Amino acid sequence: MSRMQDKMFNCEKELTLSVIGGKWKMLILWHLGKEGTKRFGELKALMPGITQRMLVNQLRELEEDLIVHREVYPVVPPKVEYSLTEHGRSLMPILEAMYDWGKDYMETIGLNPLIREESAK
Amino acid sequence: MSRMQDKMFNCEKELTLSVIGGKWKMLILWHLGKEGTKRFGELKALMPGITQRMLVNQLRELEEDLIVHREVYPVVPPKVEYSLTEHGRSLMPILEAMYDWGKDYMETIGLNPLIREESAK
DNA sequence: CGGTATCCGAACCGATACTG
DNA sequence: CAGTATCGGTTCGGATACCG
Repeated sequence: MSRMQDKMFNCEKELTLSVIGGKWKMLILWHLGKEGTKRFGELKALMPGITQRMLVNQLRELEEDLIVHREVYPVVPPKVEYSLTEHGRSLMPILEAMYDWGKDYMETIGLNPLIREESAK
Repeated sequence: MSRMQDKMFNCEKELTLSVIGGKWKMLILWHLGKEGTKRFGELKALMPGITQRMLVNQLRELEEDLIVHREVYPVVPPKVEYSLTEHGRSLMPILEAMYDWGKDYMETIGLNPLIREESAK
């Protein structure tokens, strides 16, 4: 059933990391969490640089982990909408905390911000 | 100076992830945060399964990111102690949140806990 | 005791082409 | 529009041996 079934974790934190840790997952969750339901193409447009392959891939994993809900409308041309599940929504405080920490870290370290897209808080 | 200088991030969250996202980093931070300063060998003993190579590697990156402080005592045999910096300590609330979320997720999903080591909360 | 150095397989991920 | 399929490069991380 789950992606997680064959993995080994040293601690529950690592389970959480394995849910949100994919290359584009946090960004996907952020958009769905802040702006609500999105179509596949809308998500793609919101994430410059992502390939179709990776977007599908990351969404499928999030769906399998019960973080994202996928709603397929039987129309032509196809229409598919993605939204956060209750589990997904419960991740948002962690993402917020990571956003805040990263922002503060960048400032105090004096790191040159190579941020491509400034996600609206 | 920083590991981060040549990386590209879409959002500050990804910077945070890149600091804590290494295979063993959260576990290292957890031990240093909960139990305080540790010697290299103590850390190794606390993490069954980690290789010397990986422990050194992860500690070096955390040190470069100013998350962990490395104190070398000029004695024979060598003695090296690791501890959290202020930046490192400020990560603990995030790790706690990830621990709690993972624990709850595991329970509600009914995931078979393949947790190797139950870190004391 | 606390490291380095080297090798190598596995996983990750980007580019590209094709499809119902 | 929303995918799949295939290929190949890069990175990650485990095993092992050696060192001051």
